Amino acid sequence: MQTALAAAQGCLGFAVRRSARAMAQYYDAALAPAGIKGTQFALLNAVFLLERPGMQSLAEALGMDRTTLTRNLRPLETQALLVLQAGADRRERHVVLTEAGLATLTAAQRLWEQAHGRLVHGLGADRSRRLLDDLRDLTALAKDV
Amino acid sequence: MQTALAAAQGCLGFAVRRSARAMAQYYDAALAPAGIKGTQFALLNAVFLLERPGMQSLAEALGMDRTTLTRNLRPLETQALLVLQAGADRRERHVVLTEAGLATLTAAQRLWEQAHGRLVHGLGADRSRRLLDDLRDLTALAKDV
DNA sequence: GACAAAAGAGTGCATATACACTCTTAACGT
DNA sequence: ACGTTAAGAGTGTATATGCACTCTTTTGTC
Repeated sequence: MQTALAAAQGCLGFAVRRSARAMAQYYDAALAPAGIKGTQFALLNAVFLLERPGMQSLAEALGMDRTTLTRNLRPLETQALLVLQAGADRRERHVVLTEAGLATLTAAQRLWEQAHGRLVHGLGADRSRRLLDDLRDLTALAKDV
Repeated sequence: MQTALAAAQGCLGFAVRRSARAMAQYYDAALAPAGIKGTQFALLNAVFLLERPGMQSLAEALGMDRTTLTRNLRPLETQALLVLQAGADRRERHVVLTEAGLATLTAAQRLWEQAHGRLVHGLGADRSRRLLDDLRDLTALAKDV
């Protein structure tokens, strides 16, 4: 199998990124009935859990660049799933879910659970947990060095 | 730590993608002296190993969409690190490294080894191998279902 | 209180990603 | 040989990603 190319050399970066492409397609397909993509689901979910977060803290929670977040919010704003509100400090912008956003999130959560379940079932619960741990440490390592 | 948000729910897709962002930044920085990015290194490396591959087989080897590959080749073509040649079958396009491309690849390989070594050292050799295995299976799972 | 420094956030540019669609050329069936 | 089908690859559009730079507002210093 040619797919083993760079993976044959054991490049963690390549392996993770290739897997990320597969994950994106997998979750995008699973969440399509809700009208959002995988990254957008993670975004809505974070906004819901953090309750009116600022851009900076939201970006950090998601582990993505602040400027990437700004642009990723755009299509969700267009769909009216969330709105940006100015804070008391007028430099700040807070992200708030709309009712439509909450409804979409709720629908997406059910779809996510099914999709997630299939992966965990296929990989095994222990191995899934272990993989999450390994990825967390790898990510931390890459940011340290 | 807020970073645990969606990861707290153990979403494999989110964890892999967040890790991919970190890997991209890590390897991009490490390879900067060679003038290329992480994805471009993987691409050059694959072209080198496959020897004059067609678009289809190269895309499959890298686990990325055929149309993504077309565009990812563009900046490397501009830098004259590779060229596209028509095949005997004139529908086909073969990718070939230039001398400059080979030189860049060689330089990048040394930088990659150092960067890779730091990650493997930090994570441990056994755990690194295990992580690669887990990612391979996860990727296969996502493509199956 | 005025001015410099710092914090919060957006833009310009470039790459990465892939689906739907189109174009060109080869293979095939009669 | 001709027309249909299939194969190989590129484009249009949209999202994802982040660095360098800029803009606005607040904080801090005197």
